[in-house]
Amino acid sequence: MKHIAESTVRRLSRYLRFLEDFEADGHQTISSGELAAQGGTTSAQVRKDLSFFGSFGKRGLGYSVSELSTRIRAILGLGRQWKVIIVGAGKIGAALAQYRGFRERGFQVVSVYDTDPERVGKLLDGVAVHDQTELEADIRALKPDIALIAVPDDAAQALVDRIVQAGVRAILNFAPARLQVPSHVTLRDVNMALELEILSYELVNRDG
Amino acid sequence: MKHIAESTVRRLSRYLRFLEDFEADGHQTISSGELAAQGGTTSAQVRKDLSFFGSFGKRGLGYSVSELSTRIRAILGLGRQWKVIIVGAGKIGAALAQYRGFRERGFQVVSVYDTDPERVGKLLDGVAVHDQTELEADIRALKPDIALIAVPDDAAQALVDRIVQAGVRAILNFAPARLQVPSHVTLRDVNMALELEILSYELVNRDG
DNA sequence: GATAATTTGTGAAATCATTCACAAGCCCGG
DNA sequence: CCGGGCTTGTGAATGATTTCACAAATTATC
Repeated sequence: MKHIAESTVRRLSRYLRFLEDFEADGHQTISSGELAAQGGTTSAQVRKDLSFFGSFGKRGLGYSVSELSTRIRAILGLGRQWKVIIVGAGKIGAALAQYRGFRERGFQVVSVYDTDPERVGKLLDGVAVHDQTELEADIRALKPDIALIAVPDDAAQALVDRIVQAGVRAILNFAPARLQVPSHVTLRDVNMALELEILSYELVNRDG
Repeated sequence: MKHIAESTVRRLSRYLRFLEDFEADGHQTISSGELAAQGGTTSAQVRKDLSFFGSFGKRGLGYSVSELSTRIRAILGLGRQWKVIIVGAGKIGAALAQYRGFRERGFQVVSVYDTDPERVGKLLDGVAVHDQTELEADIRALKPDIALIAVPDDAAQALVDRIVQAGVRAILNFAPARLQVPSHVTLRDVNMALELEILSYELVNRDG
């Protein structure tokens, strides 16, 4: 298939969230315009986004809410449970381990790792913190799909190398470091200080 | 000035981080190619990004590391301290309040708010959690520049309305809700479940 | 001081993403 | 079963961003 822009995938995820609410409200169908109003975009954009994956609507009527939800869920790969490990049980790692939004969307935190003996053995929302030396054995046994990195930035690359070596193919990195991964591994960064810097730029450069 | 793409601002922030490391290592000058290699982009992209703001380099030589740092810091508005409040002292809010990366980059957390009496009065890294009823008075007194929203999604819009009304002009939202703000306010979203969904998409649709 | 080796700054070209605009399809009322 | 009213799906047009490619400027070398 032709390459799909990240912005398109991002919007699909937003459409899905709204479709679920809309379905819970008992609605049967929805038009691209209604979906657009919610997603902060245009009806043409909604239709174009969906058109990359097929044609799911009925002319004159719109989209079946339940069918479209199902289709988008399939496109995003959300028809299943994904197993997630979290490396680093500091403030950020612990908050992520206990974040409700993940489980609700099918991401199950199966294990957490740290090096600090104070933290190892603790439970975070029912999931035990393990010693980082157990990473490789656990990855081979549990076969997690995704690893979240929440360690200090100078420790991040070495850990990512171990995790990739052990077979994880998707990483979400919260450390403010530029990590290298082989091309078969997908890496995404969440950098909160950088988001604040963009706000800073906007505050200084907007209007006057 | 012509509108600058967000992707450009994002890259400038990355260049700056590397320039600071590079300066600490004692280097005097740097070429667009060296900067590009680190930032995961191309030398032409680096030069184009900088060209929107002026011409800071010397042909044949490159850029003065310290001058370029200073220039980018000025462009991003990082020559000063920004005051930040955090609304919501749950897991995410508390982790953000204690996150080192913010202060290091000039973002000072001046106050945290919650409704839960269990949390009000506690100290998070030296900053007290206040009752949410004090928001308006505090904003008028402290004049924070940026608000971080870390409350449940069904509480987020009402709080943002109050914060905007009280005069805050930049918001970083961690709640998985689509918030409305007037056009003079800048809003950015950080949605961690959405980042995982993009990884999910990649895992399902990459190669085979 | 002339020449070779670099590296910037920037129009032009290419690529990528969004918006437009409209034919085609579908529902509904009569 | 026909015509009016909607709404989709999609090429074409526009707009935005990235990459190319090269003249101009500077340093290093002999």
